[in-house]
Amino acid sequence: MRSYGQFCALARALDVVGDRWTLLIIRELAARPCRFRDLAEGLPGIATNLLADRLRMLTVEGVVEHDPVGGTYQLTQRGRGLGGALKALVRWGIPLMASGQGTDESRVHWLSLAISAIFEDTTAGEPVRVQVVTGAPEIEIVAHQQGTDTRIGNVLSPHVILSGPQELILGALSGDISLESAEKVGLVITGSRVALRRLIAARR
Amino acid sequence: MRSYGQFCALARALDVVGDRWTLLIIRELAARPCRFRDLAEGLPGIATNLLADRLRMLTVEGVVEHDPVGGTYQLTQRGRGLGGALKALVRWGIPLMASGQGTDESRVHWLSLAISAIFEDTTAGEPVRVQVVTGAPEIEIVAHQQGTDTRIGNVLSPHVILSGPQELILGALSGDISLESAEKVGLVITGSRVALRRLIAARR
DNA sequence: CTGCATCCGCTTCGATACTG
DNA sequence: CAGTATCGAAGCGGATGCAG
Repeated sequence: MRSYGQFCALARALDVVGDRWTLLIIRELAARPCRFRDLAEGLPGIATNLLADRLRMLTVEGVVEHDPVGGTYQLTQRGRGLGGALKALVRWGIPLMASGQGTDESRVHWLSLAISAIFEDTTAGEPVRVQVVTGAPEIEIVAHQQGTDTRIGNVLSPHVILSGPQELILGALSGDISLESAEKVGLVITGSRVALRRLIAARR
Repeated sequence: MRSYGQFCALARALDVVGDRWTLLIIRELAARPCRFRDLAEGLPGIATNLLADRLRMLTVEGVVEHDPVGGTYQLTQRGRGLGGALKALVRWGIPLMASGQGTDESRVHWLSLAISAIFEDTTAGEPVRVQVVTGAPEIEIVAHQQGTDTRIGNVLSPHVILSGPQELILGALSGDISLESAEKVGLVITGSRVALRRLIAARR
């Protein structure tokens, strides 16, 4: 991409990460170190030459580094600094999921990212453990006094299990739709609704 | 831009605001309502057809609305929701300003945006008033107990006046370079260094 | 088989000229 | 002033090739 030629922090940031696909590559690497094929798998639709180009540019810019031993790419410290911008964009994008999946591709770790953005900085005096089921693998949400952890895996003895279409799970967790209306159109809640409501109410 | 075809909040957000120029248009509108030529003036290098295309798309997406009376474009509520993502990207981009302006274009309100991102959520028990001078118009920073206001204008009786190259002002205010080294290469500090240090230390 | 590079048709961008 | 029209250049997407 050509530089915008503007002496502006936003324009300079976009000179580095504003290209098509670039922030999605960073999304993948924010979840875990990846090999080239992991990235290609997590970025359905990208041309492999473009992926190689972007990785080269991000490496030059100090956002990504390549580990020659494991053959993986990972974010540098500077790259991890994009986490806040990533989360903010994810939060803004969540309402855009409400229209449903359609023919779009789907990955569990994308859903996990969205949930973790919803519950960023959320604390709960009484711990809440939630299991989210949308096909394997599953996602666990654990809210406690220090914060909320969202990860792929099976939580031990969850207070509540959510299953159903992703847009309903996200809509309910983000507070955009009520539990009642979500359940009417396909959300299944198993276990303690009280715990679930506490989690949703604690969100900030 | 083609959709990424991914059922992911980030990808859906980028389907809307990930095109080239789009976030820069939102940057302009975040500062003030703009007429078409204001936007063109604040987006040096954009082709007018592209600007028209983007405004149309952003209007359809509910991010921007056109006021037929004043002939201005402005952000909708939904568009203002991008403020957090914008600020996060600006913060990340500030170190990229350190290399200096070169042949890039410059606008005072871009600098003001960067400064406001630096002092987002910064509070000061004892108020601090700072004037930034990099050619007219000037920027005022006022930190107080409730937060910090950054705007274009002249502050009344500032505790300290900063002038010099933008990258030094930003480097000093963001804490990336010390006041001493900034002064050695061209930053001019007039007034109370103590007040300035208090402001910089209060930054979060 | 992984990790790219090359090629090519197509879309988007950039610059400028033009119009209501 | 506020865009639209046009056209060459650059970037993207998809298929394929090929080296380690």
